[in-house]
Amino acid sequence: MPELPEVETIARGLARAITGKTIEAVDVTLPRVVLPSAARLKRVLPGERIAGVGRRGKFAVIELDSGRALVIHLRMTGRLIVQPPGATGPYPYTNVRLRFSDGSHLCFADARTFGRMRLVEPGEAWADGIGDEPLEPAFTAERFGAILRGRPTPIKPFLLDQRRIAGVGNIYACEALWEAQVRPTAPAGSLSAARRARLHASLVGVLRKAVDLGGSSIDDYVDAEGMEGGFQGELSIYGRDGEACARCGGTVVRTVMAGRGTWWCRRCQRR
DNA sequence: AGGCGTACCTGAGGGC
DNA sequence: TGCCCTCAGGTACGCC
Repeated sequence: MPELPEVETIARGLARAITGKTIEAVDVTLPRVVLPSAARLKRVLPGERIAGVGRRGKFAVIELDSGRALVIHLRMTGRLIVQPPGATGPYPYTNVRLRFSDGSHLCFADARTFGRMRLVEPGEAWADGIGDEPLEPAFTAERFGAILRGRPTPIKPFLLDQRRIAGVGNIYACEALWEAQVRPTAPAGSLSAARRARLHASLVGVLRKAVDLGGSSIDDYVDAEGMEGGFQGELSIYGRDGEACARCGGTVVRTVMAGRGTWWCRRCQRR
C-alpha cells in the first residue's frame, strides 16, 4: 500500500494529532505483528509521552520522550488511525491499539497482517542499510547518477530497491519512468546523462507532488484521520493497461518485472 | 552479488 | 448466487 508520499502524509497527520499525548495502555490483539514482543510493549510503553512523529523511507517513526521509538512498516494494507475519545470500538482490523490518557486511541490496523510495529531502544541502529531519502537536498542528479553507475539491474526494479533509494514503490516508480520516457527494462547503469537527469527530475517531482496532494488512495490507503489522498486522479500510467497513453496515444501495457506489475508505454518509453 | 520464485495474508473483482 | 481464479501500494528468504 503506502509509499513515501502516503507514509509522509500519515506521519504529518500523526504528528499533529498525537504529539504530547501520554500512553496509558497498549492492547495487542495479534502478537506476531509486534517486535520484540507484545509483553515488552505492554511493559515499557505505559507512561511514555509522544515526542513527535517522523518518517524514514516507508517507515513511520513515533518518537517517545525516553528516546525510544515505535517504528512501523505498513506493508500493503496497514493503516495508522487516530480515534477521538469515546470511539465506539477499535477501527476495523486493528492489531495493536495505543490508548492515550485523554481517552483517544491510535489504532494500527491491517487486514493482510503484513505490517509490523517495532519498539526500538534509544540509540538502536534500526535504519542501517536504508538508502537515500529522495526528497532530501543531498539527493541531487549527480548523486542519483552515482547510485546508478555500473548497475546492470533493470531500472524499474532498481528504483524499488530500498537499499539504494528509500520510499519509492510500484506506483511512483511506474509514474516517474513514464514521465521521463524511460523504458522500465533499461539497465540502470546504461542511462545517458540526459535521461538520468530527466528521470531524477521526474522521480523527485512526482513524489513531491504526491506529498502535496496527500498521497494516492487506490484500494486501501487513508491518512491518520481516515481521509483519502488526492493523487490517484493524477496517475498517468499506473493501472491503465489497455488505455491510450496520455502522451503519445500508444497502448499502455502491463508486464511483470521481478514479480511486480509494471505499466508502461512501449511507444514513447523507448530507451 | 544479485536475480528469481515463493511465502506471508486477506479481500476485491471478474469470468462463468 | 457463488465458486474459482487472479491480483493487490511490500519485503524476506532460500536457492542457484
